[in-house]
Amino acid sequence: MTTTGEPADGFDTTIHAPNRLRICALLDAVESAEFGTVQQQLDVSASVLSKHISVLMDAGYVAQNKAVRDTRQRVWLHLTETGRTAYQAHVAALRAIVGDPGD
Amino acid sequence: MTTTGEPADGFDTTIHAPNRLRICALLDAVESAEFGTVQQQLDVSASVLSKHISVLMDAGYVAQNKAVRDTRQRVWLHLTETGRTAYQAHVAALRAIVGDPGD
DNA sequence: TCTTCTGTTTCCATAGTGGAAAGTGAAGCA
DNA sequence: TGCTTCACTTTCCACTATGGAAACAGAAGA
Repeated sequence: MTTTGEPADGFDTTIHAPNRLRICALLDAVESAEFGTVQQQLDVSASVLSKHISVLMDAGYVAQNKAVRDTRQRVWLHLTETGRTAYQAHVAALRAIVGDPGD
Repeated sequence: MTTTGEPADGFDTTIHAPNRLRICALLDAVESAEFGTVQQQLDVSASVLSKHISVLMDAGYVAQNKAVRDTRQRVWLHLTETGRTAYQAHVAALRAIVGDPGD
């Protein structure tokens, strides 16, 4: 039995938190994004973003890799396969709750 | 200036909390619902539901009225106009974040 | 009056969230 | 080689949120 602490319907509280939902949505739309870019889009402090990323990484939803741009190392973020699946399941759960358009 | 504490895009943390989102979604779909019915659908304790309803009432999103059914008084819940508007705006904000179907 | 039903409120423990500031590691520069 | 800057990361702290359990309250019956 895999205990995730989440109901079986795909609703995922780890993803549901407002900022993390935005992070996942953002990352779902691209292959990867720079930490700084994500920070700008969310308009949050680096510490807050870093902590949310930690949570998502602990859940196995996000992974990082570092690459140099403009002489400086930067963190690139991307959803893992698990993360993408969980995110899409969560969105499906949200749609199930609020009703799809056309309902 | 009306300070709601929410960003202007319709995203509403009062509504976003998982159980409250479910409550609002449920109430948005009907004219009104009995406390007990909502409790069953959400599968939460009466105290937890009562507290969430309090929060929604404090926000002006939900109102109650009492009516007798089967000899007992029961609480009926419904979204206020403000509540319905806020809920629909929140759903729109969610769609803006996760992307509408067909994007 | 005593009990039951239907919520409501209180008490409590725990987790989530963010801001600020300190810390870390890699570069760049004198 | 030291010093500084940049790009995060971690820690510290305060506050809010959430839920379970139990006490409480009002209406209706026995």
